[in-house]
Amino acid sequence: MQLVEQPVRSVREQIVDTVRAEVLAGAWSNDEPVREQALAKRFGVSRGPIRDVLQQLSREGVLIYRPNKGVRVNTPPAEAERQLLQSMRREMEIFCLGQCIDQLTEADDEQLERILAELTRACAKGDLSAIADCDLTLHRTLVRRASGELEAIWLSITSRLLMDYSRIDRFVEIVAEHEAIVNAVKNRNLKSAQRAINANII
Amino acid sequence: MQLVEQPVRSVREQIVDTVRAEVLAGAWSNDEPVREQALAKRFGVSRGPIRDVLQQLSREGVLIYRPNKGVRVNTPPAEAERQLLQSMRREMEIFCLGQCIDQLTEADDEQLERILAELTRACAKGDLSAIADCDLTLHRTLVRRASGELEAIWLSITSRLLMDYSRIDRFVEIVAEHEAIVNAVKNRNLKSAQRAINANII
DNA sequence: GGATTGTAAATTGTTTACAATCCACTTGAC
DNA sequence: GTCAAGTGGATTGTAAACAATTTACAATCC
Repeated sequence: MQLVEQPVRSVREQIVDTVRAEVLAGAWSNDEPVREQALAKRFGVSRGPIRDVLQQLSREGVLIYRPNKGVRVNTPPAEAERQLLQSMRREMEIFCLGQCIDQLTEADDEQLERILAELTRACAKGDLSAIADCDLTLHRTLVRRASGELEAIWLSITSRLLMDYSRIDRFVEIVAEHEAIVNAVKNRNLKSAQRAINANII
Repeated sequence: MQLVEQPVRSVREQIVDTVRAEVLAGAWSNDEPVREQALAKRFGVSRGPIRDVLQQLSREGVLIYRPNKGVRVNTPPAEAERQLLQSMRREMEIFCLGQCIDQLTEADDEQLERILAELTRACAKGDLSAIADCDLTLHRTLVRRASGELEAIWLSITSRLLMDYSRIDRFVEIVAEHEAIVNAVKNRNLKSAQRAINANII
């Protein structure tokens, strides 16, 4: 299933999204390093593209890189830092909503609905990796509609905030919160949508 | 034997900083694409490391990447976006000052002095590339002292803001503003330093 | 026994070669 | 003359070989 419509989604980007979702879902230990060769074999490519992927995820804060020693799963930020990042994430998403809400098409609405449906399914199954991916993708879609430039910055902030995603067990609330966002967006109700976003970013 | 832990700047990082400073100073046209082979030859390495550099600078927003077409120099952000980025940059630097100012050592002070001296020299000569590099490095040093995690985010924000650095011609003010910052930091005067930062980020 | 040095395997970093794609130009039909 | 398809060169994307570095472990010394 392809939640984010994109003209040509390169192999590398697909691998990036897959790995990110798995790491955020807590599927990877941070005790042992990530091996390039193993990933290359798993995704059926050579080490070149894998190195690109690891570099990107390192700059996003999902992984952490040390010269000649490869990468490991990063640790969640300290409390003070987390609060700053959260404040910045709010600021960005509120801004992006205001920028994009009047330019959204029905196709966008349908896409948001699809992501929401997939999120609901993932929550019902307790599939942490899929939940992480859907949650991120839903917000990301709105941010991207406002500005492709801001998307990269937003991603590097939000990835760090979700580092301890694995502990999440409020499946019902997650679905409800995102339903509120999607509904407000579909109604083109900016104030309501911004309130819903604010309630979701905690 | 390495008494003082000194971050080993890899070849790639040096190339990244060099290229970024040149682009921010307006030394590269955005009409013609950046060729990997040419850069590889110039820096005496193969295309592999160069591709890493270009990927990183693309994620920072200095360059812009299009599949199978290489990279070009990015354009400055639109006004609304610029204001958001500026607000976020302020928020981050104010925060980082508060985090790091009481942990700074005399060695840090000396380093700030060195950067300031180099900035003064660059302004006297009108060397835009060096000015861009020094300006960025001075702020970056303080941010890094607070948090290596935040450094990457801060860089991707600030690089975009400085994309039209080449228009800057207020050399005297630049030096004065950064002198104020360094002096306040040396005196460990947080309020004064934050004021100086605020005055510098315009 | 504990620390240190030497060595081999594993892993990352870089280069080189090759495949896929793009772009400007030519060619030719209408 | 204009436009379309074809073609060759240039450029990016990927793979595989090679070099440099790290790591684990055995051998040696005190």
